[in-house]
Amino acid sequence: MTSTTDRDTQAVSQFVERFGGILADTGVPRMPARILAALLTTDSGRLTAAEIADLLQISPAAVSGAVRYLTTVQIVSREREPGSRRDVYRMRDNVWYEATFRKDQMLGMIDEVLAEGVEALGADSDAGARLDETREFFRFVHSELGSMLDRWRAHREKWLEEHQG
Amino acid sequence: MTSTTDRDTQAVSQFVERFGGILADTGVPRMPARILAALLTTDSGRLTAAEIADLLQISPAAVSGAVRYLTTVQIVSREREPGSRRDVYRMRDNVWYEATFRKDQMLGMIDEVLAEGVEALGADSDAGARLDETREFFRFVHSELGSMLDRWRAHREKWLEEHQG
DNA sequence: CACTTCTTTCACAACTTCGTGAAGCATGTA
DNA sequence: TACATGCTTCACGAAGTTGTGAAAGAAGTG
Repeated sequence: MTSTTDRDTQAVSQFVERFGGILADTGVPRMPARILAALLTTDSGRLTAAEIADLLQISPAAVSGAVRYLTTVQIVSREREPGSRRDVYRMRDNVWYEATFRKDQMLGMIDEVLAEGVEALGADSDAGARLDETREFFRFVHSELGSMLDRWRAHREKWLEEHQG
Repeated sequence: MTSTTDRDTQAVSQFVERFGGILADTGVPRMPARILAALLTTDSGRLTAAEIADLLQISPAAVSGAVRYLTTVQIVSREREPGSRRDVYRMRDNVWYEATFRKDQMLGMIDEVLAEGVEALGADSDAGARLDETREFFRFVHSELGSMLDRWRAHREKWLEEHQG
């Protein structure tokens, strides 16, 4: 496969910054977003802390904080090369699917709070009814996300076949 | 329907703050989130600027800024009572569905940037292939969102029947 | 054309967030 | 045990947001 030296470093860096920026706009903290984008551009999906610091021109401290975030939300896993003291960070497979579909917690909270709201307003009031419908909507979204993951897997299989073979 | 005075004001206020907080956590700016939550708790879905200021204990300036945001993103519309000088803000119907599904712009940007990334890395590299699959994923999500809206409409009809009649 | 009422604009202060440098800590090597 | 390497913690300063009060603006009324 293409080696690093073949790449248009400038263009890759530009991609990292642009895509990182978009991710940041969607709510991912800046540094983690940039690191994620950088990992995406590696063939192996792996990068050492030092490489990250160098690529993004950030301090070791910033790397430390950001990878902590990424590992906490399980987007990145930490590895250690045997015989080395360096940590290597690997982008976990299927980050996108998981990040997209793993909204359960948030949706659960929404459901809870909306239930309280219906209670407080009375299910027989207009406002209570609106809240109840809102609640049903989020429940619907929740259920859809589950089946969507299955559909994506199927779609992916097909796409890979058409695309590669 | 239930009048305002029947309500447990405390409980309603608590709901407003909780739900507003959740919305804020998902990226909606604080004040707009709280206002939206407050509008949800009204039977009419309408509130004057003064009522908002009073309910949420914020300055008229804050109301002004927040409703500007909400009207810009088309979650709220401004009305004027004939014979009054007060602006009334109405929550538009179907806010959730629209807010949830109207991600087209963002997904378009992602698609663009990922295409650049594939270009920069070379489609034949591992990294390029990963990016390409990522791109396909977001395209898939985009198409799903469209059909999901239809499914929601159908689901809603059914739910309303079972629920009310 | 003053007056009243409501909304908007603007400069500022409070608050948060973020990344850094420096120091500390853990772990491996001689 | 001393030393080297690399990660983490922490206090600080920079930067960006956010909401406020004050003043200006807009629009109806007498």
